[in-house]
Amino acid sequence: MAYEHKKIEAEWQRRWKEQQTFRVENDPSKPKYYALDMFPYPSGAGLHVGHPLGYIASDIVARYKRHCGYNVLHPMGYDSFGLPAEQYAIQTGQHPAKTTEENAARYREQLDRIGFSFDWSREVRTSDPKFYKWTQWIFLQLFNSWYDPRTDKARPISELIERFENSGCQGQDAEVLTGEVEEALGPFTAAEWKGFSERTRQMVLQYFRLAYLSDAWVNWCPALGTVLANDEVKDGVSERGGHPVERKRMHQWSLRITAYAQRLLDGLDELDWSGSLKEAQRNWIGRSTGASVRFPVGDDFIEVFTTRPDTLFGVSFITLAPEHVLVGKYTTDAQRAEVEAYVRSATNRSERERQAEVDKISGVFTGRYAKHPFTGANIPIWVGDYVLAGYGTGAVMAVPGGDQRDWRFAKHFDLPIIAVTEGADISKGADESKDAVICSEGFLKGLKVPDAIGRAIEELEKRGAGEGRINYRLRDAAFGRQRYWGEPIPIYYKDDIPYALPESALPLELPVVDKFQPTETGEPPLARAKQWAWDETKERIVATGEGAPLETTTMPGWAGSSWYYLRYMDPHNEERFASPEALKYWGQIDLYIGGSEHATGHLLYFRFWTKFLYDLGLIPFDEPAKKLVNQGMIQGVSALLPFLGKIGVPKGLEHLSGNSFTAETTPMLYVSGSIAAQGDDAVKQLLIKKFKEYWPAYSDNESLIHLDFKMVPVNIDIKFVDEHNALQIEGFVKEKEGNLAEPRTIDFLRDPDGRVLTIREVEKMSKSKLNVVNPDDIIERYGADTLRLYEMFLGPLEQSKPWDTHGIEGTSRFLKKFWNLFFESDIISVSEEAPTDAEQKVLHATLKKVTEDIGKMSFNTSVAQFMIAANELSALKCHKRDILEPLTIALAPFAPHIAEELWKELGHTESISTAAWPQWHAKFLVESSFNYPISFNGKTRLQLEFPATMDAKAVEAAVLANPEVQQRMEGKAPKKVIVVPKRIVNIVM
RNA sequence: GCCCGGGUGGUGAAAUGGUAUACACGAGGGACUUAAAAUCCCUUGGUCCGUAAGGGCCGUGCGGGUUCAAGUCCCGCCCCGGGCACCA
Repeated sequence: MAYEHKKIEAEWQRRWKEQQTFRVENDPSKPKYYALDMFPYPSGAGLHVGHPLGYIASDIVARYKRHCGYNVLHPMGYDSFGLPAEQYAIQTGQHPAKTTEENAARYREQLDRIGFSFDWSREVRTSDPKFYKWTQWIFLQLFNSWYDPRTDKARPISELIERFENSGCQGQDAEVLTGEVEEALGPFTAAEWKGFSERTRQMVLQYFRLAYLSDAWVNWCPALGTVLANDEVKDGVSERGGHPVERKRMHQWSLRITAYAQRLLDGLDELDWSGSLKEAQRNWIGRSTGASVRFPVGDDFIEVFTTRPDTLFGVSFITLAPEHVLVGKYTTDAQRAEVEAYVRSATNRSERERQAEVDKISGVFTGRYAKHPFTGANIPIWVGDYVLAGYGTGAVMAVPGGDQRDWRFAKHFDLPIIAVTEGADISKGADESKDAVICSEGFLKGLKVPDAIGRAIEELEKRGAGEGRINYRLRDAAFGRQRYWGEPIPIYYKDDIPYALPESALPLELPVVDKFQPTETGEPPLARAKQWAWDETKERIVATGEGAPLETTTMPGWAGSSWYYLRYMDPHNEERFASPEALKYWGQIDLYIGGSEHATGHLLYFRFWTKFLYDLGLIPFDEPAKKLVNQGMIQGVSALLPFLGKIGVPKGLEHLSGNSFTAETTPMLYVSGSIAAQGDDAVKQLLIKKFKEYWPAYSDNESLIHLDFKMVPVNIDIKFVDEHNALQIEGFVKEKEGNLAEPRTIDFLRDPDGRVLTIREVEKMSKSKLNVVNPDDIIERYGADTLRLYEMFLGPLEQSKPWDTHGIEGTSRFLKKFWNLFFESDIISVSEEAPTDAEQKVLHATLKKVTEDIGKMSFNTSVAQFMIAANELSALKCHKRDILEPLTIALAPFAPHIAEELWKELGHTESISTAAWPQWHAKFLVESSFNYPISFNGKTRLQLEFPATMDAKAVEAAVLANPEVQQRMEGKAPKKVIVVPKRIVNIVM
C-alpha cells in the first residue's frame, strides 16, 4: 500500500476532532504537565512556515508526556486585540471583531492541518468579553492595591487607608513613589489625613495604587494616535509601523511594575530560561547601586542619584534634565529667557533626534548655585539634555574628572575639571576606572574606589546629606491606549477623580461607535460612544453626559497576555478567573515556547502580574513559567533583482524627453544579478544597446548616449524563481503587467544565455519581502507529518535558519521508507518472529537517543536517528512487530498521523496517543568488541578491534604487538602509551 | 561602548576533551524504464604521490597556550546575529 499522506492526515484529524482525543480534564489522580505556546495575534496574512516551528516542538513534548502517563494541558488561543484589525477597521469601517473572527478562523484551519494535539475546548480569545471580564477584574485588583515595602508585597489599598487613619504617612511609606519624575509627596499625620478632602485623599492614594493615573512623560506616536510603552519603541520610532515617536506629558494610566523590580530580578535565578533572555531582562530592569545625595539650594535641595559617591569631591556642577520640575523654580530672572528657550527646544527635539545627535553637546546655566554637602562650595546648576528625565532623579552631580559625559560637557562650557583619581590625566578625558585610588583631599584620600564608595555613603548618612540607594532603569508601564480595539478600562470619573466600577458591572463591554478614529478634538475613539457614562446609583451604563464619564482609553495589547495562561486552566468559569482547584492542580507552566522578541515586553509583564496575583493570595505560585525556550526565526530566502529606478536623460537629448521618454515608452528595466555584479560599466553597455532598440532614431548619435542610472534592488516574488535562481520571466511579466495601473513595457538586461538571475538573500520572512512560504502548500504536496519532521530537522530549535523547501525531500523519503517497513506490495506484512540482536540494537539505540533528545529539546538529532533506524532496518530487511511497534510509538509525537495509521494497521483500535512510551534497555546496546582507533601523537593511523572487556594493560600489549603498529614505531620505544578503554589508544613517540 | 549568542563541507547541520564532517539536501556516476517520474546502489572536505590497491600532508574564523589528545578548555584578536545604551 502506498503512503497516501492526504487521505491519512485528513482521516486522523477528523477522528481526533470527533473523539476529542486531546481533550483534557483536571484529574488530580494523574501527574500534570503544562506545555504552552505563546498565543498568536491572528493577522490577515495567515501563517507562514516560521510560525509553527515552536508549536511543533511543544506539540512533540506534549504528546511525549502523554505517552509517559502525564495529564497534559496543551491549549491554544488568540491574542486577538491589536492594531492591524483596528487600522483595517478605520480604513473600511468594518468592525474589528469581524476581521478578528475571520482571521482566527483561518488560523484555526491552518493549525488543524498541521495536526496539533491542542485541546481546543479550552480556547481563549483576549477580545472575548467573557475573557476580558477577568482582565478588567485583575485591573481593578491592581487599582485597589498598593505595594507595602515592609512586607514586600502588594496589599489591599484599604489597609493603607486604615494605616493613614491611624498613623498618617511617615518614613518608609512616603518613599514608595516610583514612576516618572514627580513632585515628592510630603509626610502627613493621621489628623491631617482625616482633615483632607475626599479629592485630596484620592489624589494621595494615586501615589500608591498599583494601577494609577498620573501626569507622566509618555512616548506619544502621532501617526498611530496612541501612547506606546518603552519596549514598543525602537530607535525612536514605533516598533509596529516605524512611525516617529515624541515625548509628551500626558494624563496617563500606568502600572507600578517598578515596585516589583527587585523581585523580578531575583526571581530570574531559579528559572530554567535561556541565559540571554535572563540577561535581557536584567538589563531592562537595570539595577544599579549607589547613593542618593542632596545638594542644598537655599532652604530647598536637589536630589541626585550617583553610582560613584566616592567622586563627590570632584563635583564641579549639577545638571538637571530639561524636563526637571526644579528647572523653572531655580532659574534666575537674568537667565530665564535663555533657559526657557533651551528647555523648549530640548523637549521639542524628538527622541530620535536626541539619539542621532549624541555628539552634539548643549546646555544652559540656570544662574543658581547649590551647596556642596561636604565642602560647602558653590556648585553651579546647569540644564543639559544629556540628562534623562526618566532615570534616577532626573538630575546628576557632574564629576568631569570621573565621568566622560560630564567631562565633555565641562570641556564644552569651560567648567572646572577636578581630578578624582590618582594618576589620571584629566586633560585628555575622565578616568572611569573602578580600580583607581581616590586622590581628593579629605576622608576619601588614598582609598580604592569600592572602599571609598562605602566610606562616602557612611559619611553622607552621618551628615544627613544622603544615603545608600538602589536605582532601577525599569519604568512604570504605560497602560492606556488611545485606541478602540482593546479592553475598556473599568473606571469612571467624579470630579476628575478615577473610581473603580463595581465588579458586578464587568465585563464593561466595548461600546458601539460610529467610526473607529479619534474624535475631532483628539479624544480616543471611545469618546464617540453615545452610551458611555456610569450611573452610580442605578449601577448601569447610561447615555454619555447623563452620568459619570467612563474612561475612554483602552488597555494595551499585553494586558490579556499577562494572565491568559491561567484562564486555560479553567476557561469557562463564570465565577472566578480560574478555580483555586484548577490553579493548584495545573500550577506553573512546565514548558513555555515562543519568540525571543517578547524578552522584555510580554515576559516581564507576565511575571509581574503573576507575582501580583500571588501577593493577593489568588494563585499559589509567583513565577508563571518554569522553563522557557525561544524558538529561532525561520528566515525566508528572498529573491532580488536590481531595478533601474531612475534613468537620467542624457545630455544633449533633453529636448527629446517630452515626446520620447514618456511612461508608456520607457520600459521598466530589471537587471540580471550576474550582470549587475559585473559593475556599472557592463550594465551601461547593455543599457545603451537597449536604448537603441527602443529609440533607433538615435542609434547614430552614440556619442550623445551617456545614460545615468540608479540600480535599486527590489524583491521578486519567490514563486517566479527556480532552483537555479533564474527568473521565470513569462509568469513574472504576466503578473507584473496585471498589477500595473498604466500599461508599461517590462524588459530585462539578460545574461548572454537569455536568462535573468536573481540575487538570493536570507532575511526575515514577510509578506512585504515576497519570500513567504505557506505551510498549506507544503502540506498539500508533502503532508503535515513531513512538514513537522522537516521543521524539526532543519537545526536546533533556538537557532534561526533559512527555509529551503528543497531539503524537505529527505524527510519525505524517510516517511515513505518507514512506511515500507510495514508493507510488502500493498499488504501489511509484519512478522511475529523474534528480533535478532542487530535489530534490537537499532531499536534500543533509537529509543535511547530519542528519549534523551526530547529531554534536551534536541529534535533535529532525534529525526536524524529515526532516519538512521529506517535505513538500517531496511538494510536488515526487518519487518518484525517487536521492533516496529515500539518504534512507531516513538515516532508518534513527531509524525502523529502516519503513526496512528500504522498503529491501526498493526491491529490496535485505540489512538496511539494512549500507548505507553517504550523504554530502552542497556542490555541490547552492549558491544562485544570495540574497534579502537590507534593514534600516534594524537593522529589516528589505524584501527584494531579488541573485545570490549579487555582491560587497558592487555589492550596496550596487544596494540604494541601488532605488526603494523611496530612498523610505524620503526623499532623505537614509545615514550608513553595512553589507553582509554572503549575509546582510544594513543602512542606517544 | 557594554552584555549575550554564534563562526565546522557547495548547503541545513552532527560530535560526554578521545576516529571531525553523523543525518539530510545538492552535485556526479550507475541500475530499472521506450522515456520521464518514482525507487534503488555507488562517489562526494581540500590537496599531493601512485596505472592501481593504497598512502602522505593540510583542514572546525585568526594568533597563541594547556594536554598524551582541543571544534570542545584558557588568553588575545577578527567577523556575523541579537539585546542595551548620553543610565549618572
